[in-house]
Order: sequence, then structure tokens, then C-alpha cells
Amino acid sequence: MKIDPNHLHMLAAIIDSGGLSEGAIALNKSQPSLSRTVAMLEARLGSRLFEKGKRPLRPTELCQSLADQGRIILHASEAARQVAELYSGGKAGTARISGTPIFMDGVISNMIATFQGAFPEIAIHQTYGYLGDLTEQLNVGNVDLAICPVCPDTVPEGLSFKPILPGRNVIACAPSHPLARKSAIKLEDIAPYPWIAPPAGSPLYEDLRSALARIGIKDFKVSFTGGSLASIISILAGSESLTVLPYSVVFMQSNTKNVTALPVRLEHPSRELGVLWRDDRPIRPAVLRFRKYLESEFSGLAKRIEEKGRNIVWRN
Amino acid sequence: MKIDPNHLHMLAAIIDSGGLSEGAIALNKSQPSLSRTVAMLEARLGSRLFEKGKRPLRPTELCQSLADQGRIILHASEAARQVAELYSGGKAGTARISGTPIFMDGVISNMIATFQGAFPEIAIHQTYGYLGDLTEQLNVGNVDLAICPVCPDTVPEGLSFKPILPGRNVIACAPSHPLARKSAIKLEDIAPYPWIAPPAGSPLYEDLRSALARIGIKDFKVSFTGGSLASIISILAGSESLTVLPYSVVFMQSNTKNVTALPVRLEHPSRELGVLWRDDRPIRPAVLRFRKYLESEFSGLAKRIEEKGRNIVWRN
DNA sequence: CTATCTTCATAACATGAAGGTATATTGATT
DNA sequence: AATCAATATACCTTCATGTTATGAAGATAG
Repeated sequence: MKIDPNHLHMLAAIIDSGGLSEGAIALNKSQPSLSRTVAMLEARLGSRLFEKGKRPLRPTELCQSLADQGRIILHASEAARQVAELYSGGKAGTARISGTPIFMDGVISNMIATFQGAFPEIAIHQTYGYLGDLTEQLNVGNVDLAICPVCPDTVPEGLSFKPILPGRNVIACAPSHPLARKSAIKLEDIAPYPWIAPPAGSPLYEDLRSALARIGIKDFKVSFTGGSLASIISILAGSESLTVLPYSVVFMQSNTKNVTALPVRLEHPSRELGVLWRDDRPIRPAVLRFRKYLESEFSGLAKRIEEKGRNIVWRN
Repeated sequence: MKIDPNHLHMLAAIIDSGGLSEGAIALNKSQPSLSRTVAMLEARLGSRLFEKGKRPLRPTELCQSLADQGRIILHASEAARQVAELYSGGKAGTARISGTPIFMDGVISNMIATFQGAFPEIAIHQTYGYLGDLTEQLNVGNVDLAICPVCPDTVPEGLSFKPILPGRNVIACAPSHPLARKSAIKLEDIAPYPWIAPPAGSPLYEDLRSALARIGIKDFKVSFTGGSLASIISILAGSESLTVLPYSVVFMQSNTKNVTALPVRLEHPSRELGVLWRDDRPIRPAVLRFRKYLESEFSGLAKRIEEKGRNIVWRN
């Protein structure tokens, strides 16, 4: 004999509020409705649920046991309501994001931290990839948002793109680096130092190669490669190596005084750091909220970067 | 926005069985029914529950969360069903019993032990009392069954009575007692020994007094009084005291060799040990089962007592 | 003990949520 | 492209549940 969860919930409400009438009020129903349901249950169970002819309604032992389950059900139902509400409001859920490693580590991770401070019920699943993978992952549906530098003219078919920062790259080194103190750097100055190469296949790597080629350096010395941002920064700090990083990443590190940018303008294809997503499929509220958050954070960040950049003379 | 527990349960069933059609089978409903409910929920929640246009039906994150609650609800509902079933079958619940202390301790406690071995979900609440209290407690409704010696002609108004054993009392002593070895005991032999008096107010006490008076002993020496069965048996074992006990209590102790009965017939009002209850109010299944159990156990016990009793010559 | 108050039970009716069957639609598969 | 299997839709039906009105019964106070 199956018992309707709603009925169990009703029993709990009746007991907890101390009577049919009170229970009816608590449940927003009429008293006869409860009365009838109780009678029906008693008939089906073959046992009384409330002692007969007792006016302060006294629940039977069986009724107590059933009401216990009813309370569990009530609780679960309430939890579901809450989940649904949070979810719809974009305050709970999951956002699956993916992006270029250096930028995710160097900039986005900070924002995720503050975001999760505000919305602890939103889980972020992060992966790494470059434009090709990202497009694929978005199309397949494994990822909700991709964050990477994109040439605005060549946004992949079927994706929306929202730029968040200019994708300018710079030459980075430790603040203690000999070049860091020079006010005017000539390109020849750069030549002697070893390089930390960004992951092969990344735009950064291409930029490093082409920039150096432009200076005339074809065979540059790569002292380290394959590491993620954390390794790169450690190695920069402990050596005289140079590397190429998005300026925003260097900027975010500025308070830790681990990395600095050389005031040299690197020529590279114009790109915008931005967010990619598929607009043709429904965007979950939590994802939308995260995207909006990124956009607003970055508009602030872009302003701060802009202000600081004005004081620097970038040479070619 | 309140969510119907049944709907949550449905989501769980759909996910767990892997599709609408399978879920429908699991829930004993038609596929369109589930389809429609899901659609309705999606409309009300404002979010999809299953990804659109994916044929192996893929539940949304939200749907998973809701289904989690649905499983909790399913579980609670199932538990309720089980409780109700056990209860109705008299395999779960509570029986509140009360009875005369010596008999409860000496005979009933054993039976409760085996009973609870068979029906661990039935809780027994035991209290003590004599006929007056017991009647009162039964009438008030604090107790479901009373067990005590009753003169069958004077069953209190409004109570049913079922005899389970002849209420015969005997003089009891330690097996090491000087009288225990005598094959023929004269009443004068008894006079010198001190007595352990059963609780004042108990029928046993009355029986002791009147039996001794009949022998001619008016002033008997009471060496101990007020104790429950455990104390009485200890003291009997360590002294030459005598006492009066229901023969069934002595019989139940026979395997421990702590107590023996003197082959002397005690004159006392004819009583039957039995079970009292109010038949005008509904008997809970667990109580009924316990009562039936008592009756069947006692019919076996009565037979064993009878057999053993035949070998003994009871003198007056 | 009676009068009165409160609370529960019952009756009669209304309605809508949910179920069923038949069938169209749409991903998946070959 | 054709076929298959699973889901969505349309339409009808029914029964659980809700409502209001009212009767019955336990509790309470004078």
C-alpha cells in the first residue's frame, strides 16, 4: 500500500500545529479537507491515526511514525523549492568555463575567487584550451563559456563573442632584472637573455616567435618551456629570463612584485580577450550571472590598466 | 513556488530508469503522463529539466538537484509504507503492559524476552500495579494490558479477562532449606522459620497471612519485606526464610535451582492469573499480537506445570 | 447539570490535476 | 533516405481534493 507523500506531510502539519483547524491554516486548506483525508487514511491503513473521541487531538503511535516521515518529506520539498529558486535566480548551479591557461590562471582565477565569495552555491568547473579546442567544446556542449584572445574579425561561426580586454602582450621579467631598471630599452639589449617559452601552440608562443623575428632574432634561447603560470613566475623571479605574457596578467601580479613588464611594444595580430559562448542554446542562469560578472569586473580592470598604462612610454 | 513531492519523486524515477518510457513503467503510469508533467514543471520553473533535443534524455543540473530530493522523498515514503505495514500486521508498535510485580518479574519478563526476539520492532512499556491500579490504568488508557490474578467472578466492570494460568500460591524456600528435604511436612514444622513478606497490599501478602492464621500462627516473624522478586530470591537462597510465591514463579526458577516449593497446599481464594483489557476500545495490532503470544506461551507453560505437578503429593 | 463554546465530522457540490488512448513529431541509426 | 524508437501533443475522463454549509460531540464554565 503506497502512501502519498502529501498525506504524510499533512499528518506532520496536523500534529505540529496541534489540531485539524490549526493544521488547515498552516497548510492553507480548509479543515474539512484535512478531516476527510485523515479519515480516508485511517480507513486504508486499518488503524486509527488519532485517538477517537479525544478533543485535544491525540495522535496515535502509528501517526507519529508516519508524521516523522512527513517531516522528512516536508524538508526535502522545501530544499527543492530553495534549490529551484536559487537556480532560477542564477544564484546556484554550475558554470563550466574553459580558457587559455595563462590568462585563466593569471586573471580569471582571481575573479572566480571573489565571485564565489558572493555566490557560494555556484560551482565553477574550469578546464584549459586554446581557440580550436574551445570552439569544439562549446559546440559539443561540454563547456558553457570560453575565455580567450580572439581576432574580432574571425569569431568562429555560431559563437557569440564579447570582448573584455584588449589582448595586448608584453615582454615580462623579474623586477630585479637588469633590463627592468633601464628607462629606455633598445631591442639589442634584449637579445642576450634566455626565454621562457609559453606553451607551444598558444598564441603567446606565436607572438614571442614573430616578435623576436621582427627584431632580427631567429634563434632565441629557450631555457624553460611547458610550465603553467605559477612555474613561469617562479622561474622569472629567480633568473634573468624573459617571457611574453598578456599585459593584464602582469598587471594582476603587480601587487605581488613578482613580475614587471618591459616598456617595449610587441607587434602581434590585434586580438581581444573576450568571452565566447553559443547563443543558440539556453544559457543557464548561473552561467549568465557569471558572464555578467566577468564583464563588469573586466570593465573595471580595463579602466585601471588604462590609467596605469598612460604613465608608461611604450617603445617599438 | 511550492513543488509537489510527487513530482520530485517522478524526476528521480525518470533519471534513475533512464527515460520517460522506462520511468513510466517504473511508476506504473503512461509515458505521456510523465512527459506532460515534466513539461508543466519546466514551464513553472522557467528552466529546462532535460536538455532539449537530446534523445538519450539528459537531465539538467537543476533536474539532478531536484531528483536528489525526490529520492529522499521516495525513501521516506517507502519507510512510511513499511512502518504502516509492520504496524498493521502487529509487527511494530508499542504495547503498554502492567501487572503484579512478582509475576511480571518472575514469569512475564521471560516471555517478553523471547517475544522481542521474534518482534524486535515492538516496544514493551512495563509498569507494576495491583488489581485496583490496573483497572484504573486500563480505564484511563495508560495501559493496554494488565496481567494479574483475578477471582473470575469479580472481573471489574467493563474489562475483558482471559485466564492464562491457575493462580495457585505455594510456600517457597531455598533448595538447601531443612524443610526442602523432608518428604512429609507437618504444619508445625513450618512455624519456627522467619518469613519474607510479599509487598503489603498484594494478594500474596493476604494469602500468607490467612494461610498462617489457618494453621494457627497469628504472630509470624517477618524478617524481610518490601523487596521485589530479585531480592526475595537472593534472600531465600542465603537464609532459612520462607515465603509465598505463585507456583508458576517458582516453576520458572526451577532451572536455576534457587527456589523450591514445599509440597504443602495453601488455602486461598480461588484466583486465575490472566490478562485484562478493555474490549470496548480498539486494540492495536501489536498489543493484540502480544496478548496472543502470552496466551499461547502460557498454554504451553500450564501444560508443563501440570505434568510436573502430578508427581508431587500436595498435603494440606 | 446545563449552557455554551470550540473543534471535528459529514454532506453536497465544484474543479482541476493527472491519468489514459491515439497519434503526431523528432532524434537516432542503418 | 528510410526506418525505428522515444518523446510530445491532443483530447477525453475521472477522481482526488478543495469549498461551503451544517451537524455532532467533547470540553468548559457557571
